[in-house]
Amino acid sequence: MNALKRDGRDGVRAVIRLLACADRVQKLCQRRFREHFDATLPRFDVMAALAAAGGPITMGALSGRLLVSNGAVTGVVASLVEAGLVVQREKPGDRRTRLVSLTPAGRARFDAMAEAHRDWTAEIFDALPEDARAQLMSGLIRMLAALEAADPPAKTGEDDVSAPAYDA
Amino acid sequence: MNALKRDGRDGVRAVIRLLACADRVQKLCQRRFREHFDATLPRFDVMAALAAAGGPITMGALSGRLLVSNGAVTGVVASLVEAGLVVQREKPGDRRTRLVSLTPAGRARFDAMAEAHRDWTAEIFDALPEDARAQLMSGLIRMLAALEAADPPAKTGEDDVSAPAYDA
DNA sequence: GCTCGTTATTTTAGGCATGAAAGATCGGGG
DNA sequence: CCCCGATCTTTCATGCCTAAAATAACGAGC
Repeated sequence: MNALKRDGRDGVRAVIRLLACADRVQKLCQRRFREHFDATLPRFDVMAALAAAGGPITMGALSGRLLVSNGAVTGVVASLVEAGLVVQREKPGDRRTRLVSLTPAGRARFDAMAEAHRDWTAEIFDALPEDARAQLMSGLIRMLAALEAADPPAKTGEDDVSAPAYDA
Repeated sequence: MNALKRDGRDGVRAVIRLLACADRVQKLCQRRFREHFDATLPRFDVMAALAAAGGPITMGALSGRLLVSNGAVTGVVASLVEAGLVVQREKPGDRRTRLVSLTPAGRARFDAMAEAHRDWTAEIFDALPEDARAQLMSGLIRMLAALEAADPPAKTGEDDVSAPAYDA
């Protein structure tokens, strides 16, 4: 209706910047995790979800919290088990499900990685002036809300986390 | 120094929201590209880079513009060639390099996809109030600048694009 | 005109993503 | 009691990503 916004270029530009930003941050963390901990981002995400869960959870709950497919989790958990950072045990009374949790070593490793992660993100975020931080947070929150409205996520059977696991 | 921000949690939270936002947008576009065009996002990105280039460019320039590795482009281009959307020909005088460009069919396909992409992003972006749009753009631009400062990208030999390809 | 260092590309090995299909187990209705 | 649909997990096929090794071709210098 408004002659000044007859095409969607602003939207495209915003999305491109958003994706570029996210890509940069992700690559930065990925590289540093590899350098400092010989670990990958997906593995960190799994450990974060387990740490946030507080106790053993099923594979399904894990993939639900991470918003990735069920099959994707199998391999990552397997590698963490092999590294001794995670254990899988059967749930008594239901042999379909396997309960996953961090080992003490996994917990310690996660704590170290999370601290480093905080430092890295703070390094970027603190470089922004105060008003930019507020703008960004506010804008992102509103955009997430718009996304929820435009494209409601799959039904979340029991516990709608919607906060991607690692927030502590 | 300030007692109120002694830890980096705000940074972590901002990054989590940023990644969540980007992930949602990306998954939305990915799904719709598959549904409407039977295409993937990487293939669209390649076509966008070729369209933006205006003429034939080398594989190296292509991977540079897309900010992905050289090897990643090989397979995507191969599939586009097989689909008749892209052609590769040798550069006369230098048989190391292969010049890549859109076919007329590829150009037409890209135009259709780009229009749909504009619509989809506008659908999200226009749902935001005016001030949120401005906040977001401003915040993202400043964050990109902070990222450049904290983690300068690899040396860009000749043409520093830094605007991820598709902006037209 | 052959050799050597540089440059452009593809190939390879390894990781993670999805979606669909297969395997295993549970629980309830004949 | 047994079978059958529902549920949880893994497996498989496919795709894209990276980093590093292999391949191919250029161009300068002797």
